[in-house]
Amino acid sequence: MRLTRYFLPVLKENPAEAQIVSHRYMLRAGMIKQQAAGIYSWLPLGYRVLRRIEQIVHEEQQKAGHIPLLMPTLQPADLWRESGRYDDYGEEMLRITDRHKRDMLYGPTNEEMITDIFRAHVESYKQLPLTLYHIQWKFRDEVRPRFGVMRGREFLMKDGYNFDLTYEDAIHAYNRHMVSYLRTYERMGLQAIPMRAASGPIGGDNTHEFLVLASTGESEVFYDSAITSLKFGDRVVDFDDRAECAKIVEEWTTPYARTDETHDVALFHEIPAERQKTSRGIEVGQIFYFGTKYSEPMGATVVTPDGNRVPVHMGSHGIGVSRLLGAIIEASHDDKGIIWPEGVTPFPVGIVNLKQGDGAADAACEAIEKALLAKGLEPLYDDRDERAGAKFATMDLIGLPWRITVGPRGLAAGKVELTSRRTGESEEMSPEAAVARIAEIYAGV
RNA sequence: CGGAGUGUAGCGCAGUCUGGUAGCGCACCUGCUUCGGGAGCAGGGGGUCGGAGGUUCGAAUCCUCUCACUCCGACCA
Repeated sequence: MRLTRYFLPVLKENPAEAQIVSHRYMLRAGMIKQQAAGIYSWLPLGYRVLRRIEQIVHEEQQKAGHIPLLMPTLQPADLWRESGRYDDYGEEMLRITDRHKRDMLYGPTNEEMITDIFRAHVESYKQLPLTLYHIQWKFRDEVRPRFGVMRGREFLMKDGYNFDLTYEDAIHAYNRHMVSYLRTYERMGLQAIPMRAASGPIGGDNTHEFLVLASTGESEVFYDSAITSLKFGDRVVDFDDRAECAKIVEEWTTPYARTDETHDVALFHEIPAERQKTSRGIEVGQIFYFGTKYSEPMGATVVTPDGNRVPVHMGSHGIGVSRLLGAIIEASHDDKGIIWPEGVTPFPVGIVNLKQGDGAADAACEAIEKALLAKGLEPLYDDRDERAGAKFATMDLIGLPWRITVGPRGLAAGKVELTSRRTGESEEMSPEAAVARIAEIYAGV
């Protein structure tokens, strides 16, 4: 992508309303524009990252055997009257009346609707287990939206729902979700720690929240520092293998890690003192097992092998997709701007032409762009007629993890410069070598 | 929902107390110079001052009402 043909409205100064670093950088990097309290337009750069994150979530869900579908944002109130939540949910639910005076709502979550789909089409235990999910916009009319996309009213969320015959099956679904979430966050360059949590209005007994440690987090968390050295890595998982999933879950849930809601001081102090850590955390996901809470009142039942009809065991599992952008930036930035992990970066690499209009520099940049595109990597080529400093500042702000700098001086010696955004370290090499290096880096992402 | 603030050009702000033709920096446009870490000079364009009503010869400025947004706290993916 040529920057002169792109739409990247970067700001030099900090917008007054943005208090935390992720919000500031998202506004300054031209990723989002606020339209109302807690409601944002996603500008091209932000949209690219959002789609990347969504993509990773989709891939990891489907690896775990979960099936995508798409439910609407608007839902009929009657479904929610069945579960009893229409009255329970309170002011956070945005209620709408259509022209026929029917009560509607903008979905804050989808347990009722997915249960309705299930009960309409599933009759037998033979159709189980089943896990359906979607990535869709939600609306929760927060009293006080803040921190940009971290606490918006409208937000993009992956929510998945498992339907199982027995408690044991449902617990395997729970474990499967935990494993898939661990992989998902790690691919995004995040360390999200599963912590025992309280269940809240969704209900249920078994629940973990995934928290990213960051000083701007809204939750206070307590953990054993041993958990932060756990890595999922590139291990291959058979998601149908119950013992394997359970073992991984055990690995991640044995070290103490809890939010303030479930914190147990006595247990916490059993950890060696030097490993007792307190921090703030950003909640980026949550998994629940809630049994028959919805299936029973809403009649989501299946016929068992012995001919009885029983309500299915369910759980729900959410990842805050739009919030993740904020969380990633909170966890990965410096005083110059964002530092995207390779997994979610909007562009894999930036090309900076130090002397736009110089025949050799222009030709070299174009050749590098073409070579990268041929490898399926789309660079952002800063072809503006700007000074070097301005181009560097823009690249640093928008946080592309790699930068290829091309100038007449280096070209005279057949060299360009490859710079890591994270370390700031540069290395001179031929254009071909730089392209090869970028391809190598992204081969494993 | 309790408390505190803010709305003036795309962004950051001054001007409001003490009413008198709406300003500054950045950004934008034109020209010249400059060119490896947000350049310099010269010229230029852009705002019915959140909205409505009122007071006044005259309102960004005073009064009333209203809308929006932000921050702190309590609540939440």
